[in-house]
Amino acid sequence: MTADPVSLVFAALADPTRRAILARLASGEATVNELAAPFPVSVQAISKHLNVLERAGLIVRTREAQWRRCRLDPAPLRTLSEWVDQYRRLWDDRYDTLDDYLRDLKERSDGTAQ
Amino acid sequence: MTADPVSLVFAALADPTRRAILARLASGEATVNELAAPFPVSVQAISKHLNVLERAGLIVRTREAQWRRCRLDPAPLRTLSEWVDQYRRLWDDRYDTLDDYLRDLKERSDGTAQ
DNA sequence: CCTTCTCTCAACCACTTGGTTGATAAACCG
DNA sequence: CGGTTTATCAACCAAGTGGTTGAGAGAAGG
Repeated sequence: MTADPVSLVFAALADPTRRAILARLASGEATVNELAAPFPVSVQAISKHLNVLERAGLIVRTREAQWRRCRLDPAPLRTLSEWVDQYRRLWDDRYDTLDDYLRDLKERSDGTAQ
Repeated sequence: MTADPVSLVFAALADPTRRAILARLASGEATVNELAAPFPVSVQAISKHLNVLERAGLIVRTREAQWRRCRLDPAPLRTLSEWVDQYRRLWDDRYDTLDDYLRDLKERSDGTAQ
């Protein structure tokens, strides 16, 4: 799956089950069983989905006793937001002039290595 | 690949070649051969990538004579940006209070069916 | 100790993906 | 008309994906 980080994040999000898991985790930590409960698939399938999310850096898993708690890590989403916003001038009406666009680009690039 | 539109867009972006094609198209229309030139793969492979981008709604293709010009359609990127921003409160420091967050949620939801 | 609960590992399966090569269609050009 | 350019279609292949079932490891608890 072309191991570059951005591709990993996009690929991880290209599945409704995984996006639903993230939505659930946005409101707090959860165990694997808790995450699997709403879905009509096996716990093993959910475990695989969690592997994908973990490889993409979107969640972190901590073990306590026999439970593995999952927590959402929004850092990759921030990176993604910045990637998408590269194209913002193509649709957004907030850029009235090229100057506005260039000024904003400069602001965004301050300490933000692509 | 689970035909829902959001998944289609994420999946289309989960490939560095396709993202490079979009970056090229951000600076203007291009034909298939022009798009294929920088890549070490066949023109047919690029044609397949363009099919994926078209199904995701990220490009539109118009035919003139023997050329098919490709143009970027940023609308799905806007949708994506809104999707990602659902999680913005989890990382961004611009939300100082819950009130700020809720007020912003209300603004975003005006005419923005999820 | 034995059972139960939680979770992962391993093997397997159908399907998709990203690439190839070869053939074909369509339009221009001499 | 004959050849060249542009792009797609079709068949194929290796590798990956999302699901299954079955087995097993670790910790809690009667």
